[in-house]
Amino acid sequence: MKLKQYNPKLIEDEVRRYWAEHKIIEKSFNARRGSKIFSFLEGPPTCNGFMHVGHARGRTLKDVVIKFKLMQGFDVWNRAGWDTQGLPVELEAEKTLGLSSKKDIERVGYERFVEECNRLVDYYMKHWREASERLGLWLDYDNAYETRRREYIEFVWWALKQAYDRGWLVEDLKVIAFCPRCETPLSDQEVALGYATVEDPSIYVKMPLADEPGTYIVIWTTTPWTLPANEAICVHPYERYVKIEVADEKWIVAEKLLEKVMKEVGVKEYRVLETFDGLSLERLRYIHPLLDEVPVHKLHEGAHMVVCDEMVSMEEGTGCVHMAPAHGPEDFEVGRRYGLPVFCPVDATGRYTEDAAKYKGLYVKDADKVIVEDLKRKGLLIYEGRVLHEYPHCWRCNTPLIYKADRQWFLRIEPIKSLILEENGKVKWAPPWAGEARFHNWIANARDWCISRLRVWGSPLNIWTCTNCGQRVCVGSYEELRRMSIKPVEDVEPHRPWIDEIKLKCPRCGGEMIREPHVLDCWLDSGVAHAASVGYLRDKRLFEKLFPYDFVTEAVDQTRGWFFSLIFTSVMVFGRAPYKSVLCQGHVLDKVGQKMSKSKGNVVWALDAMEREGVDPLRLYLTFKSAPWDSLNFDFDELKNTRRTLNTIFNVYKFAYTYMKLDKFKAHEAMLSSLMDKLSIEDKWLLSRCQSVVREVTEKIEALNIHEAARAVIDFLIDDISRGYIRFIRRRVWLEEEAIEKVTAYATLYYVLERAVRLLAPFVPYFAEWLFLNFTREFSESSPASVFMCEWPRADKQLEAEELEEGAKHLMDVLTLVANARQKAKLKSRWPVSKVIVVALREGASQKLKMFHKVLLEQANAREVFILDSMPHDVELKLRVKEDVLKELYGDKHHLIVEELSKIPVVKAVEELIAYGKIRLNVKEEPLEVSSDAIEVVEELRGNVVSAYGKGFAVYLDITRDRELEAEALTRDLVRRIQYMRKEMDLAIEDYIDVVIEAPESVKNTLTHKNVEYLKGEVRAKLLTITSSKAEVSEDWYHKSWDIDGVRFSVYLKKAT
RNA sequence: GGGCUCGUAGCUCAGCAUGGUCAGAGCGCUCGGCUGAUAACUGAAGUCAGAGACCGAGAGGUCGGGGGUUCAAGUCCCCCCGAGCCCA
Repeated sequence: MKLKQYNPKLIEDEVRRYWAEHKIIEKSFNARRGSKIFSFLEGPPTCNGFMHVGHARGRTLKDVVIKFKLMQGFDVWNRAGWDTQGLPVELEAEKTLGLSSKKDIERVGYERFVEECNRLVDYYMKHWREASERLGLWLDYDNAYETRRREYIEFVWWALKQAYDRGWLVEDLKVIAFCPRCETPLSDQEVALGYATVEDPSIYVKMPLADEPGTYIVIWTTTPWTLPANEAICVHPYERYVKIEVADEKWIVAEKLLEKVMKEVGVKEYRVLETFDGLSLERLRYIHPLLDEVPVHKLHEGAHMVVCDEMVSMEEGTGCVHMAPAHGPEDFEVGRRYGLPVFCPVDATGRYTEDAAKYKGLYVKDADKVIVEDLKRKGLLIYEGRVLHEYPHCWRCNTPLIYKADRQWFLRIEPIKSLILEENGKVKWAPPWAGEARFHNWIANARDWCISRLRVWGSPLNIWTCTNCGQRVCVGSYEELRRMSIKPVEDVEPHRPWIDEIKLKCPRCGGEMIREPHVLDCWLDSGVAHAASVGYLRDKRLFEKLFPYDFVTEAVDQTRGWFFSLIFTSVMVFGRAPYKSVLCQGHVLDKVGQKMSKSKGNVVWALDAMEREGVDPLRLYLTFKSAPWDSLNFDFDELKNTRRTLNTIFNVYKFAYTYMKLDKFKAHEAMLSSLMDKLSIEDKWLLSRCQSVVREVTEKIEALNIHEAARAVIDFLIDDISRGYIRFIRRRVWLEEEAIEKVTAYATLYYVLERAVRLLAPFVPYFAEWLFLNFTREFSESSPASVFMCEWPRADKQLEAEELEEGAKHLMDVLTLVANARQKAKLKSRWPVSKVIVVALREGASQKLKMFHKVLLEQANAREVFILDSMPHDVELKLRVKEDVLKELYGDKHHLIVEELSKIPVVKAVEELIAYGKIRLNVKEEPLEVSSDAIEVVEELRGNVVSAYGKGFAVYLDITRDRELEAEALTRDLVRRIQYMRKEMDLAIEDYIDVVIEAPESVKNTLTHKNVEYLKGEVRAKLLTITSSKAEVSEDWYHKSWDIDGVRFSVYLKKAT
C-alpha cells in the first residue's frame, strides 16, 4: 500500500487505468456468460443537458444492483441506452441555432435543423457516457441502443402497426394549446413554462332559454372570443341553483354564487323564485347568443343545451359555464359525453375561418371587443369588467396561447387496461405502495394516449393517407415502405424531412399517398425499449432470453413516464408486463430540501461532486444516506464526512497490511480451516460477526434496501473491526516470534477484511478494487485479477456463534463503563488497576461475558477481573426516592409506591433497576413501573472504589495503588512517550533504537527488571540505560523532556545500528 | 381540486403493521481524556501553539399542529399545516 493516506482521486485514476489496461469490465461480464441471466433494462437518459447528482444517484443504484448480481455469478444484461429524440432536444437546437418559432425552423429547413439535433445528441451523449463511466457505472456503452436509429424506429412502426390492425391506433380530435404567432402547438410542459398574470375582459352574458322566453342562464367568461364556438352551458349536477327575478326577466345562477354575482354586475333588487339541483336543468335548450353572427350554429343539432359535470367550480363565475368543446380540454371531454359538435372556427394563426361568418379573418384577441359590442347591442350582455388572472403564454414569444381542437393520433387504452392492471399486479415494486397504490391508480385513471406531435425531430408516424380517395395505410416495416413507394427507395432515412418525401401508391385507387405530418411522442420511443433495444425484428432469440426484464429502476416521475409507456406498449404487443421488479427512486433535493432547478441555481452537477470529493465518497453518500425511494437532501458537508469514513476504513487496511507485510504473511500458509482449534475468543467472535454481516448485506440488497446494506458493511468495518477487533489484537500483532496467537490474528483479520472488500465492491468500486489489488492480492497470489471476478461472499454456518456476538456486545458495554469509572477517578487507562468487579444483572449476561474474560482483563488494564451475577456484599446500597418526581408522575398513589418499595429488599430493587432501568411493583393489585427518573441508587463504597452503572451492568474499580502498580504505570507512561518520539523521528515500525532515560534516583529505583524488559520490548530498544545523573550522549541523539505526574524525565533516542 | 409519499435532537434516520423498556442511534456540537493502524490543516520554524483521528461524558426534541379512541398513543382514527412527485 503505497499511499500514506486515503486519496479517492488517485485511487480512482489508478483503478480506471488498471481496468482499461486489463479489460476488467469486459472480462468480468464475459466470465459469467452462459450462467443464469439477470436482465436489467436501462431507462435511457435524454441526451440533453448534463448529469446532476440526482441522475448520479439513480445511476449508482443501478450499478450497485448490477455489480451485486454480477458477483453473484449471474450473466448480467447491461446494455446502455440513449433517448435521443423529442421536444427537449428540439428546444435546445432552436436555442443554438437562434430560432424562436416553428416558422424559423421551416426557414432554415428541417434538414439543417435535424442535423443540429443530431449534433447536440452526440454532444450530450458523449458527456453522459463519460460522466457515467467515471461514476463507475458498468453499462455496455459500445452496444448502447439509441432511439434515433433506423432499426429502433422500425420497431416503433412495427408495434404501432400491431395496434393499428387491431383498431387500437385511432385518429381523433384533441384540444391542444397553440401559439398563434409561432403557428405551432405547444406541449403541456411548454404551456407550464409560460403562465403569466394578465388583464382580460370579464363578461357576464345571459343565454335565453329556447322554451321559456324571458328566462336566461347567466354565464361568465374571460375569453369572449370562444363564444362563436359555444355549444353548451355546463352546470354542477349536485349543487343548488336558483331562478331569480330581475326586473321583468328571470335569471338562473348557482345559489352559492348568487350574492357575489349580483354584487359584481350591480343588480341590487332581485327575488329568488325557486331553487333546484343543477341536474334538473340538464338538456334544457337555449338559443346561441351569436346565432345571427355565426349562422352555421343553426345546423348544430343536439347542441346549445345545458350539460352537467362535477368539475364546475363554485368559487368563481356564476356556476354556469360556457362550453366551447373546440377551445377547452374540459369542454371537449364533457362535450364528447353529450355528443356535442366540436366546432372550431379558428385556424392555427388565431384568425377566424369562413365558419365564423361575421368574424372571418379577425384575430381572436381583437374579436373580443367586437363580440362584446354585438352582445351589448343584442341586449345579452349583463356586465363587462376587467379581471387579473393567470393565463398561459408562449414561453418563447409571450403571445397568449389559444386552445383549439386538432386532429391527433391516439393509442386506445380501454381494450388493454384491465390486462395492464392485472400484469402490474404481478410486478414486484419497491417500495410496494409505489406500484400497488400510485401506479395502479394512475393506470386505472389513464386516458387514451395521444402519441402524435406536430414537431420535427422524432420517430415519424407511420401512416400514409391517399390524397385522392382518403385511404389509409399503416406501414409496419421499411420493406413494406419500399414495396409501396412510388419512386424506388434505397435506404430509408426515417426522419423528417426525408421520410416526408416518400409517397406511396394507394392500394385502392392507385392515387398518391402522403405521410401524416406528425412525429411520435418520445415516450413511445423509450417505451418500446423492452424489444427495440435488442433487435427484436431481426432476431427474437435474444429478446426471448431477456424478456420480461428482471429489474428496472428510475425516479418517481417515471411512474407516469417510462414505467407506464413500457408496460403499455408491452401489454399492447406482447400481452404481458415487461419487467419483474421495479425500484422507484426518490429525488435528490438541495441541502434545504428544495427541488434543484436551473432557475434557482441550486443544481449540483455530478461531475462537480465527483471532482470535489471523489467518486467513491459520492457513491457511498448517495446510497447510504437515505432509502432509495426517499428523497435525499444533498449537502457537500455531509459528503465530506463520507470521505472521512472511507479514510478510517483505509487505515484499517493499512494497519493490517503493515503488520502482515512485516511478518511476511501468506494467506495460503495460514488457512483458517487448519487453525480453528487455535483461535482466540475474539477471533471467533469476529468471524461469526462477519457471517452475520455477509448475510445481512446480501438480504438487504436483494430486498433493494440498498441504504441499509451499505450501512451494514460500513458499520462492520468501523465499529467491529476498527473500534473493536483491532484494539483487542494490538498486543498479538506485536509479538515477536511466529507466535500462534499472531498467526491466528492475521488469518482472522485477512479472512474478514478480504470478504469486506467484496462486500464493499458494489458501493465503492474503485476503492474496493484498489484494496483488492493492494491488500487481498498482496497476500494471496492466486486471487483473480479483479474483485469483480470474485464470487459474492456466502455466510458459513460453521463459523456462526450468536452467543459470542451477544457476549461481545456486553464486553463493549462493560468497557465503556470501565472507561467511565476511570474517568471519574481521573485515572487514565494506562494506569493499571488491581481489581475490577463486573456485576451482570440481566439474564444470561454474565455467562456470555465470561467468555471474554481475557479480553476484558487486558482492555480494562486490571490485574484481576471478577464477573458476578449479583451485587457484592461489600457495597452498601440504598435507594433514594425522589418524592417530588414521584408525586408529579403518579399523583396520590405516590405514598403507596413508597410503601411498596420499602417492602422489597434493597439489593433486589437495585439489581432490577440497574438491569432494566425500572422496578415493577404491584400497587393495590395493579401492576406499575417506577423508572430511574424517580429513584436513584445511592451507594457507600469502602476503600478506593469507583463505580459506574448502565446497560444492565454495575462496574466497580478498585483503584488502590501499590508500588508495583505505580511502577507499571510509570513504565507504560514512558513507553508512550518514547513511542511518540519514535513517530516524530519518523522511524519505521520495525527499526530498533537505543534509549537513555534521565530520571530521579527515587523513581529509577521503583522500576523492576520486569518493567525494564517490558519497556525494551514495547519500544524495540536494543540498549536501554536509565540514569539519575546527566546522560552522556552525543549531539545527534533525539532528545525530549517530559513531565509525568510532576516528575521530570529526559529521554534520548537514537536509531540502533 | 384529486392521488401517492414524507414531517421524530442542528443534520440523517430507527421506532411505528402485533398501542404500555425506552423517546433512541449515527454525524455534528461542548467538555475531558488518549496515542506507533488512524492527526487534514493553520500560524510558525523551537523538543512551539491551535486544530484534527480515536476514547469517555454532556447538552437537545411538547415525536409538524389540533382533536378523538383507550386505563395507556411517535405508535390506531379524523381534521389541519408544511414539503415533494404526479394528475387536473
